[in-house]
Amino acid sequence: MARRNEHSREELREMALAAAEAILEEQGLDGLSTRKVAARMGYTVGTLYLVFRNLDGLILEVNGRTLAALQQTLESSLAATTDRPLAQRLKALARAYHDFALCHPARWAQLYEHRSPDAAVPPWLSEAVHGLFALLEDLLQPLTGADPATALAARTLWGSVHGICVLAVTDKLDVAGPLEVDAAFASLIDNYLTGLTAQDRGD
Amino acid sequence: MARRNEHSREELREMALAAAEAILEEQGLDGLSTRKVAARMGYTVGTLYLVFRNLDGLILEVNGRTLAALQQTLESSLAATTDRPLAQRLKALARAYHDFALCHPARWAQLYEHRSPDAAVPPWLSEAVHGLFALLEDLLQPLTGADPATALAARTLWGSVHGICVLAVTDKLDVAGPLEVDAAFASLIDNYLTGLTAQDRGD
DNA sequence: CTTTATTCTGAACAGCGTTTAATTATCAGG
DNA sequence: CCTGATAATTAAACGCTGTTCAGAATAAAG
Repeated sequence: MARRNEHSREELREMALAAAEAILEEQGLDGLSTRKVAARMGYTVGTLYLVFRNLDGLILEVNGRTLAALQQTLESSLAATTDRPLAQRLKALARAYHDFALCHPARWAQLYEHRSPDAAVPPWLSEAVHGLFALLEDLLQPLTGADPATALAARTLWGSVHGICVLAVTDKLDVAGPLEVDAAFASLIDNYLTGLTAQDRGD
Repeated sequence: MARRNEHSREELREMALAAAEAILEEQGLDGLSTRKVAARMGYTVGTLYLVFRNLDGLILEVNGRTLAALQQTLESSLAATTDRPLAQRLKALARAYHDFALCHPARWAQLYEHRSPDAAVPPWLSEAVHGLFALLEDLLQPLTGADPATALAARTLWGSVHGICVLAVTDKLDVAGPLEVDAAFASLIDNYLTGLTAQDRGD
């Protein structure tokens, strides 16, 4: 039973990625397995290995798509807050990031918890991450001026927002609901920005 | 072949935890397995299940010990920086946290990536986390005053430092070495403290 | 010495990622 | 239309995983 060309390689790839994403959403990180992905697309495990090098290859591509979705979410958050003050835009961005994590917990976790056994992260994935940082750098540029200062501020803020999200999502902050997370975001962004502008003027 | 009482329950528990920690250090997160733990302590898998409910029970206890070790590390960092300015003490604390993550990557990752299938985190683990927060709250108390403000600042700072560590350790910050991580810590702490004190005086 | 209680093993089960020989469906040439 | 080659797909296998449990082996008690 070998149905030749019933689906092209590209179609198989798309079906596999869609299946993996669905399984992640429905059954979480540990629910994902090659056999389940194959079964969901109506094929056998072996077929998966014609399209992907192995499970890690599949996960890497899933992560690429998750990053793209995240970027879109953040971009539309930015688009919805044009000509608002910087602090408000940053808070909206942080909220959007947190919302994404809450809406797609497994896909978001996969982004950070996946250990690539080949150590080397593919370049297109690094570029996707870079694209996210660029969003933040463009926002901070007017305040920080010099390039290395912008990069530092972007990385610091991104890491900080991410950390608050991680602890909140995994319930390690003794945080009850999203309200307190927003308070942490506000505390972080308001105080950090105050520091940045003060440093800009004085010192 | 059943060697009765060659080791007490408590001894078995200790042997298992030590074995698990050694395996984590040597072979990373994915290297940990019940059979390996059992083999390392000279027993069979079945015996493990006389001492722990299951693998998750074992991991929870490992995490408890990791938290205790982390607390000790942070406390000695604090002890080494008494009567230094607050900013310096916070930076030293962040560095100590980061160093711990670098020294024990698997045990540290286990702390955050372990998903308890029983959802409910045991209370003694929550208390251990609370103990860590207390360290930070004691430091910030003089600056923030009111209790809820202290709690908010502690959570915000802790999450932020943690996030920078996560991204740095997993190489998602485009960070080369520990030097740039320290720069991010400094940027975060200096600016955040500036904001806190400004808010204290003015507004 | 026999009985009872307890400790520990070893085999089993279902599922995992991955590889590969064998099977099947399609296409090309005669 | 039939045959042979080619490519797609499967099914089975391997060694690993967490977990359970009947039974074997020992120590203690009567």
